[in-house]
Amino acid sequence: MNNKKNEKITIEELKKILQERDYKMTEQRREILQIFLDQPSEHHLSAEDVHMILRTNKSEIGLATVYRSLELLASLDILLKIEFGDGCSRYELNLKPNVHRHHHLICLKCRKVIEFDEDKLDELEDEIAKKSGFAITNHEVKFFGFCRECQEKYEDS
Amino acid sequence: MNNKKNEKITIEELKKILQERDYKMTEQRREILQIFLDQPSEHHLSAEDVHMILRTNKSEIGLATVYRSLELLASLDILLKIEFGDGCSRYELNLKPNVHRHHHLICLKCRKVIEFDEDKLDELEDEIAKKSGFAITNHEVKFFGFCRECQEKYEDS
DNA sequence: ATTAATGCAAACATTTTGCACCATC
DNA sequence: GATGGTGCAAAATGTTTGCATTAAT
Repeated sequence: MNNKKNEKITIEELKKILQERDYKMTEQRREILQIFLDQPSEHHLSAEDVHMILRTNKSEIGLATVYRSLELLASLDILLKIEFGDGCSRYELNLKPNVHRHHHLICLKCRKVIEFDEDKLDELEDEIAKKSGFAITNHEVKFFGFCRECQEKYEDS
Repeated sequence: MNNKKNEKITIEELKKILQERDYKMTEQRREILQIFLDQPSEHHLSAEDVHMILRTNKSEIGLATVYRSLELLASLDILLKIEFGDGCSRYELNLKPNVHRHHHLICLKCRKVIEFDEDKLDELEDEIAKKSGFAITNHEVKFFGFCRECQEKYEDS
């Protein structure tokens, strides 16, 4: 596979992935996927976010359909489901389905989320797998703190 | 997993922590704290779990009070709030409030959660803090996979 | 034509809140 | 006695589901 760095997957390729598993590429799924393709990758959209974007796009897709689509796309590893502790599940495009490197830096004040790519956990993962007998398939790392802007706000007050 | 008995914090000490911040040590908070003191540290209790344990202890504390207490205790760093993606927040005693080392290994089949103490993330944390300007206060690492038992079940089928 | 997907509303689960009463300091 | 804290029920949230209708293959 010639996987260039930031080459985005196309709707046609996504359609193929769906059909391989006997799912249909519907207009609704197409529109939802297009939203993720159009977003900067560091955006993490909730079902409600997606629904709102659809509405501003004059699209009348039901919220239940949004939930069902997001869950399906996550089960196919097209989207990644993430929890940031803000009360709802969020999703982002899974750009590198074969590599599990996925870090987030979450500001505890303004809830901003920043992504990171570095990964130094393979060694730790191996160690833990050996000790526990687990077959580890993925890991998730979150750093919590206060972003530069919120630190400044604290200093002012 | 090894359940080493660290010197556990006492109710008296917890009372002091509450009073330092002008919170009262009520009978309800005492009972809820006692549950966490009595649990092996690798148990992660939801509000519903705590409420059920109270009921079996013939205690009639309202569920809203349980929620309010857990949130308060987490805000005081007495408890840690964790999300495992099972639809509810879970809490555990924060044994080492000054050290943020907190790993979980989650079985994607049976939802078993195992704890780990090792930490190799300080270096990565420093690096990320420098690059991002964040003041990092904590981090959270989760490994997902299949535990030994569930792997065996897969092999059988 | 078959089968899955959608839309809607209703159900559900978890958590939060308003308010009168009660307990702790 | 003042100030929080509790209990209850009601509401708010986020998500799922049943079912008739619609659309993709």
